[in-house]
Amino acid sequence: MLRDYFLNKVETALQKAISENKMGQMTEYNNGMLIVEKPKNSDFGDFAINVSSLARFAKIAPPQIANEIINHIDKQDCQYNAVGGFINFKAGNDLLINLVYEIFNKKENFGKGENINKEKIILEYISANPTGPFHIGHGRWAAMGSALANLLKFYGHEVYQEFYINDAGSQIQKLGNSLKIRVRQELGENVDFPTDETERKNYYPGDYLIPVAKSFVEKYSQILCCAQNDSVDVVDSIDLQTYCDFAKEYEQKVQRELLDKLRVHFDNFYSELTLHNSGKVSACVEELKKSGKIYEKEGAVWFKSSDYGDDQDRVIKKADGSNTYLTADIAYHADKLNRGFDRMINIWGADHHGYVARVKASLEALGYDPDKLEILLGQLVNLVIDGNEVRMGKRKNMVTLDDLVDEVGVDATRFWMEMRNIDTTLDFDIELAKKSTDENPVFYVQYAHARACSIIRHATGQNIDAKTGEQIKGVMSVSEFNDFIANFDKNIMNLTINEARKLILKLEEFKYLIYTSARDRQVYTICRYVQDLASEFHSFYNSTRVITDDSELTKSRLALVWAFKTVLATALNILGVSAPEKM
RNA sequence: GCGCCCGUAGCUCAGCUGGAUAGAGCGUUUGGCUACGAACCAAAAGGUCGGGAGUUCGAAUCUCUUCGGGCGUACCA
Repeated sequence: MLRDYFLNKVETALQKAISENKMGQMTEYNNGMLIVEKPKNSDFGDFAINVSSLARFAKIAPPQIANEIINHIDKQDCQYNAVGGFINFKAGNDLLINLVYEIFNKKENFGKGENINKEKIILEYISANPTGPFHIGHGRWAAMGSALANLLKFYGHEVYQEFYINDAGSQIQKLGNSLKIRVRQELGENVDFPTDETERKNYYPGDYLIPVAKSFVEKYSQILCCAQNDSVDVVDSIDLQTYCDFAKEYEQKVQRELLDKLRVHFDNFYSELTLHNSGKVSACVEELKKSGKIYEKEGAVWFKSSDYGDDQDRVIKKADGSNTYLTADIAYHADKLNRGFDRMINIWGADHHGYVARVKASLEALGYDPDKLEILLGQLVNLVIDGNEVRMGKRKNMVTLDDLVDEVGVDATRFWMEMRNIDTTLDFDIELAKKSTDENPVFYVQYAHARACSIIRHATGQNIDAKTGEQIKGVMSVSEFNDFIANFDKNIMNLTINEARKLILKLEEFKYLIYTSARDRQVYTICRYVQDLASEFHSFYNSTRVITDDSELTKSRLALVWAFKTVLATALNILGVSAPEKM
């Protein structure tokens, strides 16, 4: 990376200056003391290092340190200058040309991590109850999670994506009972959900179970056919479990179809129920007992999680003998490690933050390293309609994720869900996301890609003149262009390097972006990058004509256009947003 | 009460391992299409970085405190 190149130059020079006793009282330099940054003002240079931090070791004024270091740098064709305590660096043309060459060599692999410490990661996200359609909040985890998986894979890790299905527990009974009411309605009975607030909480009164009921009645028509006249209640003649299973299966199918549409692909859907049935949960409780951190109180079994930093102890087994949700979760996380993963990354909504301490505590008690579990807590999503926030909790105002995708499309949904730091509450403005104008960053970025493709089409004679309807004559054939890309000669870049500096530097930044984003588990940074990159391209396009009468000059600029669209497409691919050739 | 997240331009947000005049997009204003996509570009205006105190040569960034907003604080999942 260019910043490493620069840092290395400065560090080498500094070592040299120290060995020549030019650094005052400073006798040694340790890596990490200097940090490369981007100058606030790009007129200063491409990168900068602030050497002020060395002043307290050297007992020399920062400007003097900077000057001394510069004197010892092997500058080659790059520019170095000192302003105050800053050493500013401007890359020389050869470096930039080599960078373009690197993109041509690596193509869609440009930016991948090199010599990385590869980890086998299990990434768990969404993990919704199979009791209803996804709401908008789930969309944030879906988009972010899959983009993070793409990012970590691209960087070089091995990533296994898993969805934990909460298909055990009381909410499933709730679901079955709710379906039963919908089935009765379907059969013409005059029944409805309780109106009493507390009783109503035992049901899912949303409309979404109506089609499920229709489908259920169809499937069990033989049993349900004579509902009206029979004294025996046919609805009750089918056991609750059948209703539960039917609704559960149905909702899972609905969820998975939407995930496909959103380009979210899991390697595995892990059922909580199978975890219980396999005996892993009870085995885990036994294992916990061995830690000595288990005790009984008021008829329940407690885990002394407060010994590991949790604010209070937690119930593992209720007085009625059943396990809590936490117990299954402990077993689940232990199981992940037993399956051989080096690292577990979970994306959880901020409403689950209280869970972090107890799950980590349990891992520690079981003898695992709790640091292997990384939990990314995401703040929730607010829907904005006509400038007003719509609270997500209220059922009547619930907008499902499916509705949203239909409304704004997959690309816009994904991009808007990914573009904000996970720590901030996301305001999702439907009207804005729908707009196909410059208010919408998705289109801005995609437009740049389409434009670049169009230029290449134009150059290779594939565009049609809108007025005459005839094919526009290109400057080279498609096969000549492909040949040019395949056998790229970097020397040609000399012709256009001066106009392209900023664009090339932005392309170079992609490597560092991938490195930092993967390290910090962030994807919003990629959204920002893609906008910056598109902006540099548009700017380049407006100031520099690509297709000219000079065929060599044209080629050198076309090479840059190709490099740009390749890197942009790679970045969009990580985000799971399409890179259209036309729009 | 306690815990976590947030408070930066009219709006939505970057910047937070302390460092050069606090940045971007949108919105507003002004310019730019008889050549490759104007869904674009160039430029301008716009800020007590919620308030206060502290640490430091230097604080949007670290510490404390205070005020706002969100979330959580179950033998529910």
